[in-house]
Amino acid sequence: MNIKQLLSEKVSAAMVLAGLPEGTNPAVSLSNRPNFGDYQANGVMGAAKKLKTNPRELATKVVEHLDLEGIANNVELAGPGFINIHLDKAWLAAQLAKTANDEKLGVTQRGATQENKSQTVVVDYSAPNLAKEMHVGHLRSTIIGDAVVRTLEFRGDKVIRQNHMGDWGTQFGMLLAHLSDKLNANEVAETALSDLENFYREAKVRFDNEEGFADRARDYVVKLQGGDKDCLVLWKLFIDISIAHSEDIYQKLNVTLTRDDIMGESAYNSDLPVVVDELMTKGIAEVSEGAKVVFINEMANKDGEAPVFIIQKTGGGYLYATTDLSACRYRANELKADRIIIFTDARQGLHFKQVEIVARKAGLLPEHVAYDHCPFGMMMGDDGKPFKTRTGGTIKLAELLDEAIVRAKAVIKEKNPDYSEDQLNEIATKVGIGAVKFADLSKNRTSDYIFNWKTMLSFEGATAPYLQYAYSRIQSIFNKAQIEQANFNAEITIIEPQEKALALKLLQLEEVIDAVISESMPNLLCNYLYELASLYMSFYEACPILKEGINDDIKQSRLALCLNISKTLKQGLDILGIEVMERM
RNA sequence: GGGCGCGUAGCUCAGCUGGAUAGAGUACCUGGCUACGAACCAGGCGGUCGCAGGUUCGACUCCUGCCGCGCCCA
Repeated sequence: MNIKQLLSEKVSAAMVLAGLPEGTNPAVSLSNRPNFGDYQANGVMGAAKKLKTNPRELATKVVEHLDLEGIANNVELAGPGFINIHLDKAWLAAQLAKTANDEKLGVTQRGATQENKSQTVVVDYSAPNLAKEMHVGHLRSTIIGDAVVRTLEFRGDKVIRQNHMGDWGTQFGMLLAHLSDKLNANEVAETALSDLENFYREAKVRFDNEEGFADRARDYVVKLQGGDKDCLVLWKLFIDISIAHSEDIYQKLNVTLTRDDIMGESAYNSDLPVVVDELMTKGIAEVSEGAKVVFINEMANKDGEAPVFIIQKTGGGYLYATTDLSACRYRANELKADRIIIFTDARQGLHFKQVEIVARKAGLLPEHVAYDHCPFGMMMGDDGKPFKTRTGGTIKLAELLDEAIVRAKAVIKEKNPDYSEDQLNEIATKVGIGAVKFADLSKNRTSDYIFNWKTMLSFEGATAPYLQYAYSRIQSIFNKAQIEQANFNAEITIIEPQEKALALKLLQLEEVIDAVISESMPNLLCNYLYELASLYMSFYEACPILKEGINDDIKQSRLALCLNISKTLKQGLDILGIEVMERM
């Protein structure tokens, strides 16, 4: 069900009948004011400008031809040519009834029809550096990516997750040398690597200060790249333990990534020389100062100087650029992607722009495959300055999540002193993790954002607990009424304005889902769910359900509305990777 | 120096292909629990949308030039 789409079609048809050319944009959007109706069509004014006619007269003609019989109970012309559409309550109720028993809540599935094909979408997200522990800077990519993945799957697309982990590179020489020494001193690998941050710091200190250690580290790099067996065993050990750290985080974060989704940088190693050869053969790359490079003429400046894109260094080493080119081909050819989405921070914008240009030119990425680099801003400290990843001050993701749970537990305990320790822990986990995720997911800005414990872990206002609370309240009502939700069904009659607002909001889920997919912006879903919950809270105050003296038909109708809201909240939050609970 | 992004209420942020009186949360103030759960609700306060031009019936939105901040490339 997509009301906006339906109305757009209706208005378009009326525009054609009124003499406007096919394809004129009806510009249907939500009305921003109740007395302007539920939706408004603003396309007439733009069309009138092009035709140099009177917009008001043209709008009158369009309204005459506009057939919204049964859908709208009032269509009015306002201002210079706005068409305000007031939807009919009975029609809204009828649409809701259709979605009542649909597990997809009335959201039409891609792939269901010929013209509505499902896509294969490769989503590259999270991608932590395995040399270190995940820190707060990894939060955005991980949870935004996961939310988009779940949205795509909900809509019926085929998603292939790709965790492009940083499991290769020169820093591993230093780490392996250090690990080797620890093992020789009879330390157990798991113990030695229990704190990766510490381990990295130790190795770095030795690298900078200890006589001969840097040379050994470089030696390890050479051996590793040369495929030395003992060295690879050591590397594998390190990687495995580091991945386990990430898995803990994913589980705690309720993120769907698993080991099977890992396609680290190292996976492309054998293909890198092939890619370079191919670019050389095709004449796209050339040798410049000993390195193999691509001059990107498409991005040349005013003086005709093209940026240099290095794919192989003078010494023969490869770079991120080479790996990312190889990944393009793998995803397009092997994974058969229709669309590739990459979630990284905004600093890599230029890099991915260049990768795309080169990959397209080299035929590694066919035209029909969409390549979307979706950037987001950096995490800043309270002082507005960026977090420094190397010089300390970094907050480990694991610590942030634990802190969130501890804080949530304190709040829950205060409000519900009777919960057992187990109940407390379970609820605190859902509330705390949900709060952290929602605080981040609800922000759209691609610019930097300020990290603040207080706002991140706030449980009041537009937060995850608010949505979870709304859900729990509904469960509470059904429990009190002793009604099984699974088999409950009743006719919805819309009477109060709060009920109409809720019905309308519920029917807009598909519009929101589609917007999340096309823009890769889960914050749109966050806004939607908050608005839904907020409308529910108002409804809750204004429209009693179980109180004495409530007519039974009205009671049943309101319960049916509650059930619909409950399902939508649960499903919507699930897409965001946030859990709900019966009681909180 | 070149490129990208950002400047909206005290603070954190929304604002959809240009639309009608720029919206939330928070903070602050006023009301509401012997009540279907007050992690809530109702209301109030708070804005020259960085500045200046331009495009037009209409600009937070598009264009140009400045100012400030951040990042990337050299």
